[in-house]
Amino acid sequence: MTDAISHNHNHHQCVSDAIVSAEKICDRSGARLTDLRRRVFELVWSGHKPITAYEILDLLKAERRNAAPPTVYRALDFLLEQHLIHRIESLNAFIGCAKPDEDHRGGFLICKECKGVEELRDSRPIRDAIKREAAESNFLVTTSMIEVLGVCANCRTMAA
Amino acid sequence: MTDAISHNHNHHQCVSDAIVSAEKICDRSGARLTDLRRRVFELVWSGHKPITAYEILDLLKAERRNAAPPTVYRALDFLLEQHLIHRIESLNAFIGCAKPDEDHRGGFLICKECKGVEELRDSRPIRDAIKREAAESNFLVTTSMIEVLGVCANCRTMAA
DNA sequence: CGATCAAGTGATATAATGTAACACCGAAAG
DNA sequence: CTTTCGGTGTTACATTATATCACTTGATCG
Repeated sequence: MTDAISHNHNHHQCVSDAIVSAEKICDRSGARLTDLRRRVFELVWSGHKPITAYEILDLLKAERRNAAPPTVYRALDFLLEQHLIHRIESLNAFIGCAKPDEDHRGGFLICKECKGVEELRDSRPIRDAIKREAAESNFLVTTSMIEVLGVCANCRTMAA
Repeated sequence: MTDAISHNHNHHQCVSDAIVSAEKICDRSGARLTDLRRRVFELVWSGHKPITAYEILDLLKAERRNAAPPTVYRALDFLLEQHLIHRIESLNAFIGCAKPDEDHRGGFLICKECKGVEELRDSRPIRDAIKREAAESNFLVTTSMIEVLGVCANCRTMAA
């Protein structure tokens, strides 16, 4: 348990839940969650911090000598398509999707102290506000990226 | 007039307005808008499309043989600090700030057809929604990035 | 069965984006 | 005048991401 968020839950359980959930989703859609893809998925889930493609690559190399950038990026692309992970644009990093069933692109709370990232529980009010503002410009919304930088609950407590 | 947005306004005027405004801001804050910085600012404003650092570099090289990546990035960093330009995270690109006086970080409407970017007229309702959602997690917001992908008014009209 | 076809992966190279570090210069402050 | 500091020049490098072609394997279909 090295990061703040991990104190509060059984991470091992949390990861295996994620894998079970991912398997269900791939079964349903006919997508192939191969060994490689599953392993990359696990590595993304190894913490609640975002992880970069090259960090994943380093971890993967310990197991597969021949891992290379495309190895990782292809797996990440697959996982993104299946909505099993998210990409955090402002960090060039990836994080497991907390609720792959729901159809929305999440919003993220990025803590600048501990570098942890939480997914917004409900981004619909924000998305609705975005739709309204976009409508003012007669702009048709496809997807929105919401990344919020600040200080998480844990780090605020620490500071106080 | 090559891009959709340019049809609707006098771009030359629009750029020179931006420069005048930038000069005022730098005067007031004591920041030095040097030749180089001003030139990079103009290049960012050369279109209403976002422009990447290396596109700026290529343009700059035509005028200054010795321009190098740091030349551009340093100028961009300065302009960002002065809130004279914005960085679009999802594009790794930069765009002139339409209202540098106001104290907020904007939200952006990115058209996937024409690649143009509009700044949201008023992002406060969205920011307020974000603050409310963040508060649910006891998260203290510093800044939020809002980047919306979709189809702009012009391109919707074209399509119809 | 055997041909073939597509998805997945291996392997190499390279492109695109961004930063570190040190040298130099010139204007402002003492 | 000289010291100092912000801005720039210059080189090298780090990080992030993609293109391309070869190979394998399991699915599909005549």
